[in-house]
Amino acid sequence: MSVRTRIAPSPTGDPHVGTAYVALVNYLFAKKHGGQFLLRIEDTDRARSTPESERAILEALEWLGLSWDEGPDVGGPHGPYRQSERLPFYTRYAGELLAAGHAFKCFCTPERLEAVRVEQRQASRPPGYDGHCLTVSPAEAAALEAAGVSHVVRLKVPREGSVTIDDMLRGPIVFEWSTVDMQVLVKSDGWPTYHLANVVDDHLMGITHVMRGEEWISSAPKHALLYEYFGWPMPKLCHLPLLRNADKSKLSKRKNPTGILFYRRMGYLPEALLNFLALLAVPPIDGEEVMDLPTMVGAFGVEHISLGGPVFDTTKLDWLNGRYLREKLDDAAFEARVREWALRDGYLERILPLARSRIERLSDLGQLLAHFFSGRLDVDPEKLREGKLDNETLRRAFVIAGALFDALPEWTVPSIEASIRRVAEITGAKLRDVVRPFYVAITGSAQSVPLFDSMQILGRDLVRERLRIALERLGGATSKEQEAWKKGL
RNA sequence: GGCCCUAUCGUCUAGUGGCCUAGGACGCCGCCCUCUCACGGCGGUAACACGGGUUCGACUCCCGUUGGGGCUACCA
Repeated sequence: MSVRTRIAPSPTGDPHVGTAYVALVNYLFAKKHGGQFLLRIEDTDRARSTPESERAILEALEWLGLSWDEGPDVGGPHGPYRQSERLPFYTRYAGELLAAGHAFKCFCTPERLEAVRVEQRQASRPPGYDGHCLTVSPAEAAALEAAGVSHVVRLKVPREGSVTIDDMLRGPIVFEWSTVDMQVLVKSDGWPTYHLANVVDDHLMGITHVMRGEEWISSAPKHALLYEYFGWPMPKLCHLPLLRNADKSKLSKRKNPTGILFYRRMGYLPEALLNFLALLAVPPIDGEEVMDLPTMVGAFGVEHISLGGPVFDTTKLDWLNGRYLREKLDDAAFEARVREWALRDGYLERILPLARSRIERLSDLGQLLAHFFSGRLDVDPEKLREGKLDNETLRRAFVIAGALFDALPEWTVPSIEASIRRVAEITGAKLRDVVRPFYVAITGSAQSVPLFDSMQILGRDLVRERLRIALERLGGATSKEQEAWKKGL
């Protein structure tokens, strides 16, 4: 049977470099063994999934050059490849589980579940569902449903004994069943959770090797149980170490730019970023760290992946990117790349209208638009303080704005404007006074092209990064301050 | 708190019992090249978390401690 791997991102935000890393490993493994690599969109969270995010994910992976053999855009023999289009499968298999007595309907309220959790925690017992609805008879269940009481479907988990998970990198991992929760498989809205959808789809799509982030280790027993209940062969499992912040915590956008597209906006070449990620899984041949995709496929081996979570430190990426720029491109190719970077998707057409009324000579454009062609800005803290806000209010404003921006479902000019107006409200300052330091932080100057449009065009990631730098220049904010300032947002 | 994963220079790593007085790369420092700056060349700085075992011999195997991380949702 041929090797089949997949990357299964959830379209709930900006495509993450961690996704790129996991995708790369899955890609390399599949290609190394002459198999297929698929892309599946896991959008069973109907509230948070967005089409924009899905589009961005495809664009980001395409940009990196990781092409998939089957996926929502290219189709394939095991489609559809978008979970929101596969509901009948999940309903059917959940029904099978229910009929066989491997799952049960649960009518508990969130309040009751929360109370159980609190109690378990206090008693130092493993948290999890207490089995309350296990004893509900079919007749009772039918009555409750008829009365319109909403329910979920939970997985029945043995209360005794243990299970051994075999990880390709870590060997056997033993779990006591008593520590495994009776997970929800079908939510009250009728949609499956990750656990059910993932197992059903991996089986139906013929996935042979599941390579995913380390964060999934603790749910592996539930998945193993599902495969057993269904009588399906279990794919090989391989849990990859998580990319980390400098402080070793799981890579997060609060501490680091994490968006793949941010790195494109910053002017990294896709092959350099890919190469940088590959260094975590492919040993350099004869000490040469610059590798193209085919070379990576040849040299790749899961046994080369170090289990210690690597810090995503882009210093080396800078060096690698420099080498690609000066060694791998001739003058014509370099020029083409610059053009592509600077002018893609009608970039000029979007920014020129902002500048037109503000210039007298075309040569004024250079200064006025420089920040659209820059990455991080070296802002002068004195310029940030020139307005009417004191240092504390400034820092508060940046922190609050950052939190509001992160919470926006859509990155549009009106939503950005609303956020900034909100900051003015909260800090009790005039909008014009609040806006000024943002001009400095984002565009580098208090006299510039319109702020909200600039932010929208630059993208959320780069805006977050420039705000982060500005905040740092003002002395930063302790986590306590941040917590206090964000309270009640 | 509970369960699980993990531990070599600041960072990414090589190392699978003797080849290790631990190798490479990035960063940093110094020197050279040079109209500046880069690039490039040369050199330097710097690590096996700790404690027990196993063994003739442990960076490598086992146990413990400590540190780090993940999970602990009707999110994935």
